[in-house]
This record gives sequence, structure tokens and C-alpha cells, in this order.
Amino acid sequence: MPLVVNVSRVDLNLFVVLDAIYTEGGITRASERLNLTQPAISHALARLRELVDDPLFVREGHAMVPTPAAHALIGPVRRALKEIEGSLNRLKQFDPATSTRAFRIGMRHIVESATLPALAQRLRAQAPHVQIVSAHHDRDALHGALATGELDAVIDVLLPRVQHVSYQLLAGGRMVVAVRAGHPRVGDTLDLATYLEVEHVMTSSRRSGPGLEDLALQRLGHERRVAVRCQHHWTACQLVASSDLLLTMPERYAGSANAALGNRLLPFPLATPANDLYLYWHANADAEPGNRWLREQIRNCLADHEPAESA
DNA sequence: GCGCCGTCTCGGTGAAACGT
DNA sequence: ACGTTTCACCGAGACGGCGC
Repeated sequence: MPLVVNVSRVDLNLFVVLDAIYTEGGITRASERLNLTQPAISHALARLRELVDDPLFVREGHAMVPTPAAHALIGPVRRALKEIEGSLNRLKQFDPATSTRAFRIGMRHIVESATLPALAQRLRAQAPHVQIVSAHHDRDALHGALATGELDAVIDVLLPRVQHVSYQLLAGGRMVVAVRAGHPRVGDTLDLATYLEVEHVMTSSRRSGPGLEDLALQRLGHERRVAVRCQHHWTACQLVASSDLLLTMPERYAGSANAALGNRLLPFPLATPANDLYLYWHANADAEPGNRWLREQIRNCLADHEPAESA
């Protein structure tokens, strides 16, 4: 036997044979159990013997009696076989009521704050034992994170097409402008001229570069003045409440924070740039029951919490 | 890169030999 | 008599070489 066994060179069926001989106490009965001929089991035992450099079973009358090496192997072998069998069964079926699986969902903080509370509540209601992990994801490493199982799904805006990554539109999105109560320049409506005259706060995880609303303005030859750039919408909403800055943000995230701060929400004064949300997952997980269930819950949750059409 | 072909390896079978 | 091991053979799949 080599000093170090390379498992890639080992026929794992041999351990099924080991278990069958150990259980049945004979090669003939093991062959019947595995629906193979008796010589096939005998050959498999010979290969096992060569692998572990031990007879494993010695004949005593009409019985095959396990050696100490077989006794030492059978426990780990049975545990491993049971683990593999369990994993294969889990791939074929997913039971929310009993599953203890951890679901890892990639989302930006803004998506998390608007989506996770309701989503977690929905998931926990149907699957009380699952663990939900929300994690920041690198958009450039989307495929790797989904392919390796680091993430089960990702919720984000429209991203460049990636091979082997499936995606689906979750919810359409409009933009609104948050403005403080009593703003000296902005009344009940907001026209484009006023929008361009007043200074803005914008949120972005990047240090520079335009937002969706800037791209929409640029297409019409306009440019707004961004006085403050910050990373979190909550911070920006607080800035709006304590200054004359305007904040343009997706409607789906705008409600609760601005309401709590007393800010008003007005329609964005242009044909709204798309702020649609998409669900991403690896194509290999298309038919995987647990992943399908998760995607269904995310879709239903986003559909239930879509902002109502404004007049 | 792809398909075809020959060769090799491995695990299966049936039959016979062997051991208890 | 019964069960295990060994032998000869077969088929499937892997692999390498070759031509296109």
C-alpha cells in the first residue's frame, strides 16, 4: 500500500462492497445484496485487500469474519456513505419545514435595507431552521461567487451579461427626489430648471462617476451640481433633512427613511432612468430544489413589496 | 479543435478449482 | 455441500495518435 492514498485513484464502490460483506458476513450474500455476481464481489474484495494491504475478511467455516482493520474501517466508511447518500437526497428534494441549510444572498446595503427585513420574515415563516446570510458582493466576481456556492443568489441592478449566470427581472423601479419640508426653492412640484439650480447629495459605493440620474441628464445635455457624495442612503436622507440638498433615489428605498425624517418625495423631473432590480443565480442551480425555492421566495417578496403606482 | 481509430485498462461474467 | 478464489474471456470507457 502506498504511504499516502490518493483517493482519486480509488474506486469508491469498493467501500460499498466492504459495507455489504461486513453486513452480510459473506461474499455470496453480499453479491445478492448488491445485485452482482459472486465473483465480482470476490474481485472487489481482492482490490480492497490490495488497497489497504490487509485481508479484511478471513474465512471461518461458512462465514467471512472481519479483521481488526475491517472493524477500524467500517465506522468511517458507513458514516461517509451515509453522508453522501444524504447529500444526494438533499439535492433531489428540499423541505423548508425541516431544512437547516444556510442561504447566502449577495446584495448591496441599499438593497439589503429595503429588502432583507421582509424577505427574512418570509423565509423564516416557511423555513424556521434555515440560516439567512446577506453579504456584500463584488460585481466583477459575480460568476465566481455563484459558481463556487459562496453565494446562492444575488439581487442587484442590471449588470453586464455573464456566461452561465441566469437572471430575471424582479421589480421595475422609478426614481424620486427627496427634499426637506420647508425647502425655500422647492414647493409641491419640482421642475427640471429648479432641479438643476439646486445642489445635490448623491449616494454611491464608488469614489467617482455618474449615477443613473446623471446619465439621464447627460443624454439631454444637462448637468446637476453634486455638493456631497456619500455611501449610504440613510446618511443622505439625514443630510436632506438638515440642509437644502436634494437626493435622487429609487422609489422603493425612499419611503420609510424619508418619512421618519419628515422629508417629502417628489417625482424625478425627467423620463425616469431605469432602476430595475434583477435576481442572479448560477445556471447550474436552475433545477436545484433549494435554490429554486429561495428564488421563488425572493420573487414573491419583491412582488409583494413593489411600491404602488403613483398618480 | 474535432472526429475517427486502435490500443489498453478495468470491472464484469461464467466455469472450474479449491478450501472448509 | 456450500462458499470462495482463480482463470479465461468480454464489453465499456479512457487514452493517445493521426488526419482534417
